[in-house]
Amino acid sequence: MDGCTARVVDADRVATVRERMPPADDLTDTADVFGLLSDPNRLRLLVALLEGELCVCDLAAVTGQSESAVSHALRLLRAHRIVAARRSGRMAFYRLEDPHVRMLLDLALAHTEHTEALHPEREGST
Amino acid sequence: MDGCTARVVDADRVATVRERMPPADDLTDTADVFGLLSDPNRLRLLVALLEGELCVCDLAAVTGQSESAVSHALRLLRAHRIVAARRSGRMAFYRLEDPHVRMLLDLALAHTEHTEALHPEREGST
DNA sequence: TGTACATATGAGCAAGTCTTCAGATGAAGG
DNA sequence: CCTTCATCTGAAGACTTGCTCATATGTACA
Repeated sequence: MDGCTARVVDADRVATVRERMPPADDLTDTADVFGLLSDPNRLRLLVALLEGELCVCDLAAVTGQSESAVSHALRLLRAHRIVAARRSGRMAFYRLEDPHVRMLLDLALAHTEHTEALHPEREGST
Repeated sequence: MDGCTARVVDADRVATVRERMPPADDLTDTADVFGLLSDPNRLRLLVALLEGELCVCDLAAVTGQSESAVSHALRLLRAHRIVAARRSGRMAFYRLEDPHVRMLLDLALAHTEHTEALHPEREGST
């Protein structure tokens, strides 16, 4: 579980920080959740669901994606228990199930609104 | 800016949700931030920096990555102003610069700790 | 000036991701 | 039973990512 890859400057800090580092599983899990939020289309889907449930075709209309793409995305989100489906006849109504993700979305969106003017960085470059 | 891809069930809801949807730029931006947090190694790096600044080689030691990989990752994070470097001689000390990201990390980690036993989902399936 | 060291960078490759297309599933209604 | 409709699924292709290896930059110090 160790393996000092290279030399170290502040060995104590390194040891301390390593101890406090969450277990690998937790980190993987967390990274995974962030990954699910990292696609604009999936994000749009989840934002749409913040207000309440919607069926697949309405989600497609709201987010401007094909129904197939939406279905694929929802399947992924469903597998991670981030959304849940309610079936009514041949339609499927999806809702945001994960309160944790809801918080992350709220926090993130709140900040984006405030940061509008503060993002002069246009990617790339040094 | 429209383009009703398919039929719609609840036209009013669709219209309302569409209006409340944040602008595409904001969503892209937000998805981008989540994307930066979606890699376990980058996440490890940022978690390590929650406690204070560290130099590149110590970050490599803490996170178990090669110094080159760390440098590449830091460059990305730097380009998005999520971390910042302080140079001292030939060493570079990085710190977490973005308070918004810090909040997201805190929130996410707090929840992962509480959810340890609640994640029986092992991906894939269905 | 020349060597040693810490970090930065670029090219290239192996994996992973997202979308589309075609077809499957299963409910509703005649 | 047969058709229609909403959704789901699988496979394939274009694109994106993150790593490693080799090399560049630039500081420190003899």
